[in-house]
Amino acid sequence: MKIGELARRSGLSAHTIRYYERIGLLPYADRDRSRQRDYDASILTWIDFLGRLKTTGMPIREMLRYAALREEGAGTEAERRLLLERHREQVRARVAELEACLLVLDTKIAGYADIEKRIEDHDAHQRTRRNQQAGARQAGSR
Amino acid sequence: MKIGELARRSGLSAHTIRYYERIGLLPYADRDRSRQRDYDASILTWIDFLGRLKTTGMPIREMLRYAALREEGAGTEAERRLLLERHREQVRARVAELEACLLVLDTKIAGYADIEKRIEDHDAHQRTRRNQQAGARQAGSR
DNA sequence: CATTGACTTGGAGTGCGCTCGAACTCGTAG
DNA sequence: CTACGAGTTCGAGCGCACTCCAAGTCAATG
Repeated sequence: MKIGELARRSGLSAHTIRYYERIGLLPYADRDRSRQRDYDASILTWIDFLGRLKTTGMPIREMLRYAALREEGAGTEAERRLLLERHREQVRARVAELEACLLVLDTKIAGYADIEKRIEDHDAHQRTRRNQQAGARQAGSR
Repeated sequence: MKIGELARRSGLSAHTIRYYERIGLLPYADRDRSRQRDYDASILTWIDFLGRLKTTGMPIREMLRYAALREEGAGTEAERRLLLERHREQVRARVAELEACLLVLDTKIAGYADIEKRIEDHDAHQRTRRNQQAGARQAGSR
């Protein structure tokens, strides 16, 4: 698979794939006879996992640490696990934080809904009064 | 309250407070006779809410829109509410996304735990074999 | 009256994560 | 043979959200 296809299938741009290789997030890719990168489908699994780390806010610095341990291979499992466990805690904390903010947002939105309702009620009241006055005029004119 | 105290109480740096005022996130602060900013405690509520928006990933661009509507005052409630409702949806989506990633992390971590357990078992087995061999040698030497 | 420390402004610099452009090389189709 | 499309490298540029610096002002204190 060449870089264009990998780009389409991974959702990253070719630019980004080269950038990730440059900084070491993606392993140096094998080249074909004309020095073009030639990827194995298995890279997609790794890119997908990197995407999870990114989505959950892991900085590239730390992804690099993980990628380096992975390149080192067997014997680094305990450290990789520790890294992920720590990250998981941060993600959990982030979720809790977002949920707290959601409550604040709910309250704020409810506040605006109240204001809008009061304005509607006020307008309806105004209309009622005008109608009553119009009715009174009609009644008087009879 | 001067900028230093506000910085301490809000958790923002004085630099950031000035920056926020410059870009319009914070209203232009009244100055005392020596042109120093003099804040009312009520600004803390606003800064706190801005913090919530920031924490939930709202870009400054959009906070500025909200801040501008707020400055405009009455009559902009419906639009402010809409803005917050849309943002709330994005935050909810983000929480869902993070939770999906947490499941992936859990799986990955469990995978490493398995590998480590297998290694331990293997080591324990090795030790047992060595002990058995040692026992056999002892028995044979009798 | 000199020093200190907290403030002022305008503008430059930083770190992150890409993103893009220029100039070039290939392999294939017409 | 040439034109194309997709790839290559290297380095510059960008958007975001700060963060910091230099040079100056001011009020209070020793």
